[in-house]
Amino acid sequence: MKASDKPLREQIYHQLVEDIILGRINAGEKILESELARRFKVSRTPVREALFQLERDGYISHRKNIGGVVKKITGQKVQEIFDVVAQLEGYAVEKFVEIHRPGIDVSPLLKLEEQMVDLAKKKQFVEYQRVNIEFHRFFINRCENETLKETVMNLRNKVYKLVIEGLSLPANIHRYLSSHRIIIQTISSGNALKAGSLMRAHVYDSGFYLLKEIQLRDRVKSQ
Amino acid sequence: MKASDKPLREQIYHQLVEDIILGRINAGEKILESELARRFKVSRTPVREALFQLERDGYISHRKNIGGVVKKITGQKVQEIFDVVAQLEGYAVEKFVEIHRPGIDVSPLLKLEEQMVDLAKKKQFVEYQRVNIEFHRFFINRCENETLKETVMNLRNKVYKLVIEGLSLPANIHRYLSSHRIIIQTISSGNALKAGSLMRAHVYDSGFYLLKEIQLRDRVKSQ
DNA sequence: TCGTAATGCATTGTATACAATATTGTATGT
DNA sequence: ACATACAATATTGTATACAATGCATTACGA
Repeated sequence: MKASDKPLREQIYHQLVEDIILGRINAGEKILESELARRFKVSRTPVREALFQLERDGYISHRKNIGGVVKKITGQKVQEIFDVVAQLEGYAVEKFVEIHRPGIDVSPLLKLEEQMVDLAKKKQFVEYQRVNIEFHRFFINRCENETLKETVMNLRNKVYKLVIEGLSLPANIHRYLSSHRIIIQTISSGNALKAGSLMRAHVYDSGFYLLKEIQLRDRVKSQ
Repeated sequence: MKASDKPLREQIYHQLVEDIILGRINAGEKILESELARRFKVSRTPVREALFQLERDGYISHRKNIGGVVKKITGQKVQEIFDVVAQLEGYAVEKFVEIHRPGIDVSPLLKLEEQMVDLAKKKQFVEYQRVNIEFHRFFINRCENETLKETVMNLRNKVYKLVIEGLSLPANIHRYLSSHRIIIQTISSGNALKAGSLMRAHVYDSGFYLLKEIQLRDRVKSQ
């Protein structure tokens, strides 16, 4: 954890964000400064500084003289996030089409779609989701609004683990694939508003079914 | 700066955020840990911790062994923020109408509108903007999406000072007031989608003219 | 005079020491 | 057995000391 010009707190911050987003540190797990300091072989100071940023990001909460925990995301929160992301990704598609038409080259999108169809057939859901996320990032990366991009990324990171688990995929994957196809077609036709609406509906839809699956799983688990 | 159960870093953080948002600390101004430590009569430790959060929020940037500066917001950034806020406030209005209809009580909105008309007449632009911000907060506070609320508030805070200065008001205030009236009417009629669209257009519009005035002012100043 | 190296200073980065406090366990009285 | 007070412990909060480093200034040589 030495041998870099970046401050330790940044290295630790990025490591911890990754650990939490990918679920290597589970929600509800306790977080102690001294423990992390031992793990990273540094003093508590840079660890604390990293933890405060995680708290500001909403990944952990922590109380005086007690310690911190990785926040567990609630169903309510998942719904809220997908609602907001749906609006913003819809808008991103709208802007993307407006900026790049006429003659939008949708071949990169078709390529991603092809991969997803393939992975869906093979039931490789984790890999499918990775490509799916790439599909969604395509627009926020190309709508020329860095603020929008950051906002969406921060929100999506909070549900990243849930999405990758792909709970809602088996039952809905064909509908998702069909949505993608129609979105690509509409983009290709240059109809910005319609493409945006379709993306809004698609993201909202996927959030809705993910939430249903989470609630189902949690109900089963608590029995 | 003592005599509170909250940690010093939080008190300092909130104080500094306020100072920056309200423009008591100006963009471009240098920020030194030791200087702030003296000002707050504490050690550098809690000051540093507050500063890192400000950096994560995008209010300051800071480089090793040199110090930090309050970030100057660019025209590009202003545009990006208003684009995103327009989408989200539009959506908030949509949700608000859906949640509360039929029989939405728009009397609080009418009251705010009345105040704005009055303040516009008296050319009390700062006070006008305070009420205007209250008008806009009305919806994000009542659309039952805390994530959306936080997202919008964080973005709006970054342009707060510019908005309060009300640069674009004299030339556009009557159009703004008229937009408000129409939005309230549409909300009252229960047409969620239309009300949302109107709000999107209104926020976008106000951002557009604010940006124009900023660019005008900056061009004059640099001559 | 000009360019370059050396040196000092200002500032942040990190470690450590100590203070404050919430929780937990323990003892004590009834 | 139970409640309450007290003590021990674990943990974060804050201050301080020291290290590392970028920048400016100065000294020096050609």
